Amino acid sequence: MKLTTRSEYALLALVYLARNQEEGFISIDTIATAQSIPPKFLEQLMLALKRAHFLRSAKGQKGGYQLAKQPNQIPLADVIRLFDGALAPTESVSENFYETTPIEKEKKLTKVFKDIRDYVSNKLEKTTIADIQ
Amino acid sequence: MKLTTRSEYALLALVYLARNQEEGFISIDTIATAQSIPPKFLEQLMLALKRAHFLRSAKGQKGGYQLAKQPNQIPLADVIRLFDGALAPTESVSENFYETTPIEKEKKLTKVFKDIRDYVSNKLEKTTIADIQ
DNA sequence: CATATTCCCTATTGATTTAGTAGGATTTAA
DNA sequence: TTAAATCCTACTAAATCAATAGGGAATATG
Repeated sequence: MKLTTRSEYALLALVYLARNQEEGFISIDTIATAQSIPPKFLEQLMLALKRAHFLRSAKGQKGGYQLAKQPNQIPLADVIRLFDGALAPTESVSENFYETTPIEKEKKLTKVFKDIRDYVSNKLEKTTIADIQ
Repeated sequence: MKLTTRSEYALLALVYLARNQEEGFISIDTIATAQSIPPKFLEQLMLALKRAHFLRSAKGQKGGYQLAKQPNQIPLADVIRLFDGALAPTESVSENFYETTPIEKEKKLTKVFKDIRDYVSNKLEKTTIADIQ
């Protein structure tokens, strides 16, 4: 797994919304300014987060976004998978994004990378937005 | 860290050389055929491995490559860093390839990724070519 | 009702990275 | 002398990444 800026920005936006849950809907521009994210770039990420049911939105004046789940119901793993794909270091050892890769037939080698996959996956599944809030 | 095919091929080549240490120098074409690697692509990788002192070479007929270190002196970490850079999931938590990234100011978040970096780094430092031979 | 504000959605772009290919130069064993 | 091998750099096609652009649709407010 390699974090892209997409994932990083998405996590920053979610943390911001979690910290300001009582504020109702919050606009992209507000989040973008607070977290130093290019607004039109953030817009794409928010849309993806909404389609994945992490967020709710409202249009028009007083509109914006808010969390659709409690922060402790949003594991980092889900957010990162949405933007960056596999948590595993190579796709031949990924459960969710399996593809064949050159090392596949080397069993001792794949074992090493599966161990890494398991640690990363477990860590990011059990850490939620609430934990980093 | 995301493994590229470069790293994967390099590891396959090193494992092959480790398994055939008594053979003397082995040519790129032999390795490429045995491990299903495009030969001219492998050539670049071998050159990089040689420059990084993992391999020795001999030119001309009967030439080729051999390990310049014992397999147990070649940690996977070194090979992967050579081709793919940081082992950490994002460079703001990397010790060897530090760069600033968006999440940097969120301490709880960076802690999570440092834990991952530590696990991956430790795992790949202590696993050597001898272990996967 | 008009308008400003906000989300919705897709296309485009420029830079970088990735995965190779090409080909000539050099060395050496037979 | 020649065939086999490494050495070295340039090139390329495709994909990915990080944004930017701009028009459409909904809605609160005056």
